[in-house]
Amino acid sequence: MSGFPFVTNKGELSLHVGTIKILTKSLSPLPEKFHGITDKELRYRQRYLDLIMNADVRRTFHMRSKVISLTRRFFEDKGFLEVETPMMHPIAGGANAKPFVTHHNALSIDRYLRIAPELYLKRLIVGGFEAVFEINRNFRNEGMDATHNPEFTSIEFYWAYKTYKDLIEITKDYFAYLFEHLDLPTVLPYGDIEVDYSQFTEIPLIESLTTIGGVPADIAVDKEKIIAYLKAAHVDVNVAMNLGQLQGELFDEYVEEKLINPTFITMYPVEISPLARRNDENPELTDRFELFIAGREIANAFSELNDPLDQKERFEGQMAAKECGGDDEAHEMDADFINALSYGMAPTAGQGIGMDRLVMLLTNEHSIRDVLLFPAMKPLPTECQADEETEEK
RNA sequence: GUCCCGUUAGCUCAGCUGGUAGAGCAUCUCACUUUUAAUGAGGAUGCCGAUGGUUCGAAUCCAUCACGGGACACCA
Repeated sequence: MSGFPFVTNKGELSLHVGTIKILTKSLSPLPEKFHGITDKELRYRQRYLDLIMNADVRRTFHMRSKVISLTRRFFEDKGFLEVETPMMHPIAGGANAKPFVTHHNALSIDRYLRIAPELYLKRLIVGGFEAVFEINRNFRNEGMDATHNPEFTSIEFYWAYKTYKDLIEITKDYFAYLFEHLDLPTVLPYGDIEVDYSQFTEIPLIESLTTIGGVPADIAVDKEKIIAYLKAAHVDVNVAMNLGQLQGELFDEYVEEKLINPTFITMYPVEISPLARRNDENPELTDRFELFIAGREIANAFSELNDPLDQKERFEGQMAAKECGGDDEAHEMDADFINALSYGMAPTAGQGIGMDRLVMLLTNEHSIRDVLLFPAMKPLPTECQADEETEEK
């Protein structure tokens, strides 16, 4: 609109409007200004309204954008090359998870939405790119809750001629870099707790079972004793599990939630680390760590298994688990990946970080839906669908 | 998948032990022109989530379903 300013009889500076132009139709009224919208379902389904009404929601997504941008810059500055690998895979590999299935009509074959980019990124290491990363979506056909959305964003990066120990260092650097550029204090609240991001500690998994989890040392390394221990505590336990899997159970049950300040849990059993390199001194363990913050896993990293024969055996072990143990989320055999390794993959360390969960920590949000602009929601029934249903009945 | 809770006007909510729907804000009209959510007066607004049942009568009671939230389970 345009016009000229004037002062009213009561002294109020005003604009005398000469012309006015409507820019757009606005048919629906906005929610009330004072209370805004608080109904979570409405906020998620109509995020546009949520963004109009709630400044703190806008702040959260600005923060998310900055985190992604800084992450990209951090790795580029270290010489990493950003790449894009397929989202539709012929074999769902690189993680233990149920995939979404889709169909390619022209080729007449099923495809899986990727559950992880890992095996493709490692092929690129074979191809001679010595430091690569990808920030993108993964899809997992599993339950949804406060920390799981069917599609989520992760960064995975692979670094040739490095080990998991180098990854611990770069992870610390990465957090320091984020905190510096986001201008955050090193101690951040997360709900009722406080997390000190200047205190990164490191502890081997089996040691954590006793020192943090309070599991007696003799029990933590004995399959039968763990089963008895878990049963005594009324924890459901699958007796078909091997020692490594049972140790993983103990960790989930007694240790994970107690890891508040950033903690690298290292030396995972080989049975639960099908893609990680064995430790030189103890081949039952792997050169791997997971980073836990506020009782939650934030990152998973390891020196990569680059022995094609060992990798093939591990895949075969996974397939056996799939058929015998009922582990329907075990890895599938990826023959081309084995083939790639057979040409020689440099010793490499690789890591994945869940970006959504990281943003949750930095913004003190407790639901992954609050850091996703459009979280997955069941569609509301439409009139057409309602008709179809009544016809079926 | 299981359990608990929720679903009433555009938004935020009230509606006790069943008697047939309310407030504030928003919207509209008029007045005012003193703004920073909140001037005054007046008006309109609801398939009370859906379906079925109990009842003379259901927003209220019961059942089933849908969607959402939380917890657990599963899972990174």
